[in-house]
This record gives sequence, C-alpha cells and structure tokens, in this order.
Amino acid sequence: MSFSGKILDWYHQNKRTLPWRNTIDPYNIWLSEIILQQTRVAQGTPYYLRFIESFPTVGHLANADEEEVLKLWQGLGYYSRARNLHATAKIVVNEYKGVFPDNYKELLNLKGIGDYTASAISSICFNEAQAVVDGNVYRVLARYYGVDIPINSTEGVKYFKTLAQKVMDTEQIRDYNQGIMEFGAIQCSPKKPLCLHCPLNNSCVALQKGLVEQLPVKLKKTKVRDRYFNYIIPIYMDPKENYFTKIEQRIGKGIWQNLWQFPLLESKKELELDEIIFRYKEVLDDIEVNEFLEFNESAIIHKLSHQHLHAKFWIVKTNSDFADKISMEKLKQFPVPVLIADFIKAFKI
DNA sequence: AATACGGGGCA
DNA sequence: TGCCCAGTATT
Repeated sequence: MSFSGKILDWYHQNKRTLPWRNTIDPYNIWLSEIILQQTRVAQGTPYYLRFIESFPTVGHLANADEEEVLKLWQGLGYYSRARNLHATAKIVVNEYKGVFPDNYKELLNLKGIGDYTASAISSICFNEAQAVVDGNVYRVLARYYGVDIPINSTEGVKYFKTLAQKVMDTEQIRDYNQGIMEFGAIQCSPKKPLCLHCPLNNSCVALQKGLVEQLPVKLKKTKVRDRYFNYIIPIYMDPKENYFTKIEQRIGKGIWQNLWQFPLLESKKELELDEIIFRYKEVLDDIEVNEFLEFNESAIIHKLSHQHLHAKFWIVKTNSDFADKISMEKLKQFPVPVLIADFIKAFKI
C-alpha cells in the first residue's frame, strides 16, 4: 500500500475527536487553525471553545472590540494572531459579504493566513488539493523519506512542500492532511516515536538507517536577549478606602503589542530601591510618594522564545489623586501579558 | 535569509 | 535546560 494509503488507514483508526472535527465551516476551521499555530492542541482547545461561545459567527467576531478579542486571547501568546484574526474577520464581513474565500490563492491574501493555513482551510473546507506542511508533516516526511535538508532553511521549505504535494492523496485530501498531522502528533512524535508498532515501519528510511532521533534536521535558533523590566505601580487610596492604580497600553513594535501593563522603567541591569526612587518620575507623573515597597525581592525571570525578562514590581503608595486611575476591579478586565496577570493575581494591599 | 513573536509541556 | 508545538510577518 502507498504512503498516503497507510496514513489514511491509520487516521481512520486513530483520529481523536476534537471540537473542530465535526464541521467543515470555514469560520470554525479558520479559527482553529489560527489558534493552533505553534500551539499544542491541549493548550489551544479551551481557547477555541471560548471563542466559539463568545463569537458564534465571523460577524460576531468582526463586531467585537479588539480589546475583547485580546482579552479572550490572553495567555495564548503570539498576540499578532489575535489582532490579525480580528482584522481578517472585518475584511471577510465587509469585503466578502461574510463568506470566506473558497480557494488557497485568495485565502493566502488574508492577514495571518500563510501557506500552511491557506492549505489547511482550502483542503479541509473545500477539498482543494493543497498539502499542509506543519511541524508534524516536516517530521513525518523527513523520517519516512530520510531527508536531512534543514526544515527551516529556504531550500527545506521548498523541498518539503514539493514532496508533500507529490505524496498526498488528492482524492481524499481533507482526511489525508489531517491524517498526516495527527500521525505526526501521536505516532511519529518528536520524542520516543512509536516505531515498534508503526504501520510504516517496514518502509521508513530513518528507521532502517537508525536516524529517527536525528531527523528532522533544524537550524539553530538565535540566542535570547536579556531585558530588565521595572514595573512602577502607583497605589492610591481614596477617602472611601477604594484602591486605584494606573495601567497603560503597549504601543509600537515588539512584544505584547496592544496589551496593557503598569508604567514600565526598562534598565540595562537590575535596579536597587535607591535607583528606583531616583528614576521613578521617568514613567510616573510627579506624585507625592508616601511609601516605596519592593514587591518581589528577587527578579522574576519571565522566559519568552527570544527574550528573558527580569521583572521587578515596585509599589508606590501615594496620596496624590492622579489622572486615568482605575479601580482594582476594572484592572482585571484589561488584556495583559501573563507576567502582569500573575502579578495581579498575587498582589494584595 | 534571518529574525521577531508567547507560553507551556515534557524528558 | 533545551526543544517543540496544526507558522506568519517583517526586516
């Protein structure tokens, strides 16, 4: 039996029941694919369910505020996905009359939809013969065909897309595409693949050559950058003993775009209390300070793919009634990075 | 052709 | 700790 035939057989026997598997509605498939970019099924599933509940149709999503979309996305990371998701929903509603494009080429023009996602949507929803090439597919093909071209090189991207197109089942592309990804996730996994009882184990090149552990080949990623974040958190208590603080939206380029955070003083190295006292006015209005409190004695190391953030939180108690202050209740409604959400959760007056 | 972009799970 | 995850956009 052919490679694709065995993948299809395996899939029909081993497919998981997932919330987006009972539909071929482009809205549902699109949403699931965006959520699952660089994200495990286990992590993305609850987000998918909450999105579908909050926004049953692309129209509901298009009519939402970006703030609401980001809040629902909070904790999932790669927030450009959420911003592009919202932008694309508006385009589908306003320029496509609420109907998604029904082919790979047009889907590719939408924000946040690249080769993989356009292939996934066009094949799953419209049976277009476009092979998906995600992390699972790279691994399965590299091992089965014994390919050692780096999967993240320009040559590798082209080579594997061509190979994927060559070996796919064009007649059953909907199941085949999901099948090869599922096979990569469950059977041909990155660590400890289940080669012993694999339906492809008599023809897998990597298994025959003992190269399963070495494939796929991936170029080294760049080193991480260390940054030092000092969050300066004003706390104001009004005459009724309600507490207020201040929060700002991140603008411009870089991480956490359009999410919210406390006034931030970034430094070249970790700062001491006297330096905070000396410099806090760089990020805070000139307020009368009652007391400085060091919330965490040792910096919290918040690790991202490309940055290690050394975060310290400084509480500034004040008697000055400042502008734009918000209550501690309202604070919880803002979309914030996990680093900030964890602080808010832990913070007590 | 490289790099930026999150957060979590696993050996 | 390092690697990986149903990748895309920007430089």
